[in-house]
Amino acid sequence: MDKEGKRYMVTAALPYANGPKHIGHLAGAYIPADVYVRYLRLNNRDVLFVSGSDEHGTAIPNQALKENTTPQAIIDKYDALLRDCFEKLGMSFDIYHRTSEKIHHETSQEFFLTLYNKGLLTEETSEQYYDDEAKVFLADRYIVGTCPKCSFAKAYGDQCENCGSSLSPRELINPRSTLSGKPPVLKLTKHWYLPLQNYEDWLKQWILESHKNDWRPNVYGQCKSWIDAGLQPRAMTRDLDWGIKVPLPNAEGKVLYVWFDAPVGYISATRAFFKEIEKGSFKYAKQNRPFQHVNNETWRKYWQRKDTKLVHFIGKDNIVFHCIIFPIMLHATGEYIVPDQVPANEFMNLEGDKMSTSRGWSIEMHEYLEDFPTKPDELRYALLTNLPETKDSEFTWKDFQAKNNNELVAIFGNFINRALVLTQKYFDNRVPELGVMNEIDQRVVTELKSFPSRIADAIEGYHFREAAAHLMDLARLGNKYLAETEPWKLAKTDLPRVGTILNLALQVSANLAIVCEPFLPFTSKKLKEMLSFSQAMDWRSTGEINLLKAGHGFAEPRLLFEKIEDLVIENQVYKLNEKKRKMELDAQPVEPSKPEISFDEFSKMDIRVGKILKAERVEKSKKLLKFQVDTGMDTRTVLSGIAEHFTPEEMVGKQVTLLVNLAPRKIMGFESQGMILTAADKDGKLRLLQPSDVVAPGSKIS
RNA sequence: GGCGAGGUAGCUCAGUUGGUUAGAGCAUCGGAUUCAUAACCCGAAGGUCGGCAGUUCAAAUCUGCUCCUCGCUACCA
Repeated sequence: MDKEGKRYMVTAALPYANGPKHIGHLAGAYIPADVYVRYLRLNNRDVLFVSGSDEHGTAIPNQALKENTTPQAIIDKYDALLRDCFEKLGMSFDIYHRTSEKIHHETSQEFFLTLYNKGLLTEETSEQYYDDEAKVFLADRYIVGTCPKCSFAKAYGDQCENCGSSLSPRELINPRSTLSGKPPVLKLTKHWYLPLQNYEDWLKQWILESHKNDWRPNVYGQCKSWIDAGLQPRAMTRDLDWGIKVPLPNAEGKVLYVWFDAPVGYISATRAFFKEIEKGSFKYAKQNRPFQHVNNETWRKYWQRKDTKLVHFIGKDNIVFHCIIFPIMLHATGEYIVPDQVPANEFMNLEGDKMSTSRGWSIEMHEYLEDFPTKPDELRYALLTNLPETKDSEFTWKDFQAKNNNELVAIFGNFINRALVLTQKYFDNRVPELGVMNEIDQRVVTELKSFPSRIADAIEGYHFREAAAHLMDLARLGNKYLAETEPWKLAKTDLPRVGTILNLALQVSANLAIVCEPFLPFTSKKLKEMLSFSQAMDWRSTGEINLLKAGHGFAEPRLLFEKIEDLVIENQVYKLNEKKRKMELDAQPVEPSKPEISFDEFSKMDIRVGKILKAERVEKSKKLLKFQVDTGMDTRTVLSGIAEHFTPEEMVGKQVTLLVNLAPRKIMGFESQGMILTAADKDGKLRLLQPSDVVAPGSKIS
């Protein structure tokens, strides 16, 4: 059950440093985490907020190859980019660390050894491909060969990019190492496994029973699905030269699995934080609040004391690691606490389609910041009010504009501006005296009082969207109050009454300045400056009407937000579409041709035109269609994985190109006697190859 | 196909343990107002809560079946 923690350990997913991260990542983990933490700090709770760049794993060397540079250069580049974006967006990490740091290597190795020394890891030896020349074991991605399914010559060991099949390296025909170009040899290799299945009972108790009611349905459901399916041993090491060395003898060339070391990164970051605090030298840490009596054991309080509440903010793609694997690792040591909450968000779509950096359909954090350098809060707000908390949500530029113009500008900014301009006009920028309050005033005071706890309840229940909505309602309350009392009308006749009204309006403004801090930290700062807030106000001072003393003077009013014009939005939509178009053209260069073959080899293939007589879906298959094809010679059954591109109805009667002498193969219970040829376009869509005019079935192609 | 999550107003989304006329914001329409970035404020209209059946005095909420979307997974000759 959710507990009121004595201290809070809050983590936001470590972003993988192989590229930029988009606003979907922000919405998924970072923004809610930051709101939560800022709120806790305002309440003077003992909270630590960590994240950092995840810099290991095969994808880093891969990206290095792609960019024609070194893995180190890749992580330096993207760490710097991510770090900078988070800073500019106001992510108030106590520390944003890096998993390439020494202390992380040590922590991960210690963690591994703890499990190892307790005999909790099993060793298993299996055959893996090895490059004799480069003297390394090859990750799946580093092996290319001919796809056993579509005969594509440059299929990778994990996947064929031509037909999309997921493969294992052993299935490849004529496998070659991408490092040396030589065929790899099979070699025995040993790895250490964490037997997840041993913890099933514990998981059932911990998640399925004790978190049945307080974890989100999506999180709980995913976990249940994994647990019910039965857990298996999972290798915690890899043969790779990029990563954290396995701290055992005879483990050369072996590193910790990136999903082993990444979550441990939260712990390393915590250690690094207190180390820097202790030394007083800050490389990654920021001192957001004072810490006393720090020593090299302090971090343990945040990870090993039962009265610490551990909360992981992540996207739904990370659920299994944060709810199953990492907790098992923590639990198995017998030393660590496990998460109390994992408020995973779903995905945020963009303008009707799934966000994807690789497909170019995304708004990367740095792209937004380049175009809107003065508007971090505007993005925070637009994302906050549309977080995918219970289901996938959607970001559109039009909605972003509406949230900005109709809410931040028209309600929040406008109310502040009204209160300040009126005060400027009638009271020379000084807070007027609060006189006798009437019924309307009393009602506003009562309402105002209710807001902080409403917002707090929403935040503590991880309903950040609702919390943001309450915030805006507080500004609405202010607008409504001014509309009801109409101080501009009373100015000529009853200035003291105007003073009372504006005093209250200013108190509401001051409350907004504090209460909006978790959501809109830059706005909060600006507003506090405008109101000349001297002392630091915390959450407990909110809900009151004594935040500003009568006579307190403040600066010239400025506008908090500005409208965003249609043209700006149209440009963004245009830019987005252009980026996608460009990516599609760039991303998929035409495949280089396969090795030369002789005429004889070619003539072995018997390719003919056939006519589809019957077409139907294959039961229980999403991709397969089953055809009866007239080949001129006979009528035969052919199966083809094209159901996502063609309907059976439209296929009937069509002429198709058919490889007729391909060895028959049984698929989903039917024997397929041939292969229908298609052309895969850049967008992945398949097209049929057809003669330009109708020809007799069985016509040979040569 | 298996598993998981969703399908609630034109749009984006809330709806706690089943309980009076199903909510919010935006968009639309009408009114009021001019202190304010033509903003604010008030009001109206708008939904047979994906469909069917069942449990119940009572179902958006529970059960079964079914359709659709998304994610993981299998199938891709």
